[in-house]
Amino acid sequence: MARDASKPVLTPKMIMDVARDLFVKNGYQQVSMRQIAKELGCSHGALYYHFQSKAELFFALVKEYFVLLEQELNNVLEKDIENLEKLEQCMLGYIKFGLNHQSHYEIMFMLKDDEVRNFINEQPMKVYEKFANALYTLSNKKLQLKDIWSIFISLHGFVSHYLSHVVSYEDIENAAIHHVKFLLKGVC
Amino acid sequence: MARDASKPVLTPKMIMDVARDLFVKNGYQQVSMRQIAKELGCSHGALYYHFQSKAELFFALVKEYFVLLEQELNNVLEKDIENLEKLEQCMLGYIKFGLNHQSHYEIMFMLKDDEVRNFINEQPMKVYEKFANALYTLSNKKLQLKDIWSIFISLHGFVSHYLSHVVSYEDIENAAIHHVKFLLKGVC
DNA sequence: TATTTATTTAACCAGCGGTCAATAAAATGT
DNA sequence: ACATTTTATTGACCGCTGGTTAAATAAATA
Repeated sequence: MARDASKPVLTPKMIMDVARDLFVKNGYQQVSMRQIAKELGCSHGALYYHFQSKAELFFALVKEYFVLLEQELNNVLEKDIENLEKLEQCMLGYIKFGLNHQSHYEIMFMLKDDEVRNFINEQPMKVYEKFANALYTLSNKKLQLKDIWSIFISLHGFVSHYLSHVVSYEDIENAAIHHVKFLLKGVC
Repeated sequence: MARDASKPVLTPKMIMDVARDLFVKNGYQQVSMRQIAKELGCSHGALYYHFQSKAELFFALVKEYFVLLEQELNNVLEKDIENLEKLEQCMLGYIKFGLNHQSHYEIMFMLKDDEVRNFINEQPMKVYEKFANALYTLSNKKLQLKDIWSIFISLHGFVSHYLSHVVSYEDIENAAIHHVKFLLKGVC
């Protein structure tokens, strides 16, 4: 036997959609190519036609997410509102991204696996730098770099706590707003 | 062949001591029963005489760690220092615990896995309540509950960010101290 | 000496990442 | 319409790791 015409043709996108879910639910090491294949209803060999290795498949996913987050940050920065509000919205936007793309967020910032880290590399830091830059400018340089780092980590804490405990950003919007205001209380 | 009288008898404690080290260094998934046995100089089969499974051995350790965290909090609370400093040390102590017992922290507060969660139960919330209570009292009731929650989440953010990026608490002590001071800036 | 306790050894089994020849379906050429 | 080529897919296989178990056996105990 070989191809079965009753099933849709396997595409990289289909594989990535399934892999994304599994990696997020179980982590990189705990997901096997065989599991992914099973979920897709195809053989694991087929995956190797579309991706050279498990690592390559994983990396393809991670790249997507970083682009998406950068876009969302840009959206806020281009808005025509006051700086202080923009600042708040940057922070809220980070939480919103995290909780509305939970699967993405976990892979980008929370998976600890060594092999995975080598792939992801300096990308989280690039996000941070963009974020830090925005905050620094928007605060009229009143925010110190150290404080920005504390803010970033604290936003990460919020997201990572509510991950999987909550369906979407809207569920905890009030808590998020309070958290952001709390973080800005002493500094602006 | 069977027992070798020149070696000390294997005890649960000996196993746990070695397992603890390995789990801390490499994480749950990355440690095998065979590794633990090798380190102990015994056969891997012997471990199953003392523990039913790898999971049981691990959970025995995790339980210890909830006790340990509570003890460390108590240690701070019993110190003879000013309330504000005590407050800071509670927060610092939390970070310290997290980074000096990284793989356990992950299990205690970060793993979403259902099987694990059932074992761990409501213990993280108990920790939080104790923590919240301490902060509330130490601040002379100036800290609001919502703010305490933001602080807790922000400390968690710090720990979870540096997890596996760092060998021990000492590596980032300065950043930790700054973070704590930052969080208290607006409220005390 | 007989029994209980602790330990070793070897095997079992399931799963992994990855490879590859075989093959069926689809696309293409004629 | 048919033949050929290309593309996509399968499933068997390799070497390996690792949790778990059962039989054998040594040491301690009574």
